[in-house]
Amino acid sequence: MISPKVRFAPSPTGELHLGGARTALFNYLFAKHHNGQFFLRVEDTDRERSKDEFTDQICESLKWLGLQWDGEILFQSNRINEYQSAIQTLLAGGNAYRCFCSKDVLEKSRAEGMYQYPKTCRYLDADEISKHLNSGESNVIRILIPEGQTSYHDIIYGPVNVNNNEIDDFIIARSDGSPTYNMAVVVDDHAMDITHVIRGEDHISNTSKQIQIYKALGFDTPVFAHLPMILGPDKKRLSKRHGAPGIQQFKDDGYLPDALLNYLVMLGWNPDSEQEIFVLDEMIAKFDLAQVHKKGAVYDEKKLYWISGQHMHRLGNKYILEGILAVKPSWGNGFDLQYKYSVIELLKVRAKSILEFMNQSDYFFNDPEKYEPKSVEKNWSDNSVNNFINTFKNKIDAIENLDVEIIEKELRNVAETYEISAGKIIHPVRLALSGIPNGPSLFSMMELLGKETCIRRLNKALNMFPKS
RNA sequence: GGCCCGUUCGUCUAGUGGUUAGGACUCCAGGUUUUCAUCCUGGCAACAGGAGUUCGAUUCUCCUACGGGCUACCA
Repeated sequence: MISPKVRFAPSPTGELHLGGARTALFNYLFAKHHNGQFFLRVEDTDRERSKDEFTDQICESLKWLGLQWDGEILFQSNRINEYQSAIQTLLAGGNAYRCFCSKDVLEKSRAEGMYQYPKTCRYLDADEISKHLNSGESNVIRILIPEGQTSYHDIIYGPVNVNNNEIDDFIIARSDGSPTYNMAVVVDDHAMDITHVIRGEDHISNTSKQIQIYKALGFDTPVFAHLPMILGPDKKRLSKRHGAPGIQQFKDDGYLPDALLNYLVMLGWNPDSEQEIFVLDEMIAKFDLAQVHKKGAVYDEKKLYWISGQHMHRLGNKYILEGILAVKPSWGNGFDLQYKYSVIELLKVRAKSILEFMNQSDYFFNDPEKYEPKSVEKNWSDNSVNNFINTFKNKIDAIENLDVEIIEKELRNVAETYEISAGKIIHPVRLALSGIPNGPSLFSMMELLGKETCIRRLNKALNMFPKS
């Protein structure tokens, strides 16, 4: 395939959501897989609803996901002249006509079951048109759909044939002269030299309309591919109604971009293998539109969560650190890089999101302020604990170079001396060092924290517990 | 109303004219572990329904049902 050009074309009337991200991803993967280009176009012809803040938000989300677009962003609002001229061409060529029917009348006939425009103005002669025009009546411009069939081959849907009488003489220019969606899309996709239009299934009926415009304008049509919808638990198209968060929320919730992308790519696409965990580069290498099916897929946060954990477990510490710093730049301030990597190494197997990670890592950087009450009660309820903890502390204190083996050996020795199980010591020590009852191997933890910190925290706990 | 699409465990999916219909998530039960998590083992759980073609249909055809998308001077 000669390097394709694709585009993601959101309208800035809301933040980027899962469906949009998935469409962007599939476009991106297709482009990169074939060494093509991925463009971003902002469809802001609806001036009422479009907001700059949404444009910013969408761009930021795409960047966070790692779906960097090529070249400059194209804004439709800057291209009014191009649309005007195309509309004039259609009008002049007899492929479009002015319509003076009022909105009210049309809405009424629709309510009565006339779903299509009755073509009232299609056959107005020149005199009638100028009469309407002279009286200052507002008008829209509609395309004139000829008899016949509209056919194309969809990469995902296969051959699509639509009888032209199913296609309305739809409006291409509003009464204020501005182009409607279908009009602007065709002009831009042609101008941008887009080779493949990859978008949601909700656009499938727009495609036959747009092909009519391509034909009327004498343009070659791109190849189309329509992606299945992402569904909510009720099988309806996923939306805010389902409480589906925007992409920004996934970032705030501590998901890694690759994990989210990985989840998204598995919705409707199968990699032709049992592999389920992919990083972006692997997705690019393996992605194939032909392996996308038509069935909508229900969004399942549990699986996303699992995939997130898988990424967390197997990703390099460097990558995870970047993810953490993206959410909380101050994480681990004052500690050296190697120390931070060690913390990540110890914690990554038990965290499924960056957020959980940060929630569990504080004690590596700060002495605990609080001790979980339940754990205190269970593991440090009486004075006898102080005895052997103190003994253990002194043993540790006497050792020159602490490492995992020697810490474990000493602890088990103390347990033996007192004729208690190792757990009786491990749990209160863990509590003293971290304030919480769970976490990585105590011995590894101690080695990383270092002797000084361990002793300090043990002393603090020895003074505090048991609570009388 | 019309046009289009879909239907395999609860969810994401594999699969074949003859299979014990496979995997993953979830859930449950064990095991490993100082704890939590991980990890390992096992378990529950599906071909929407009806006709037809066929020696044989989950697989091919048709119909029905159900679900979805579109049907704006929104995109």
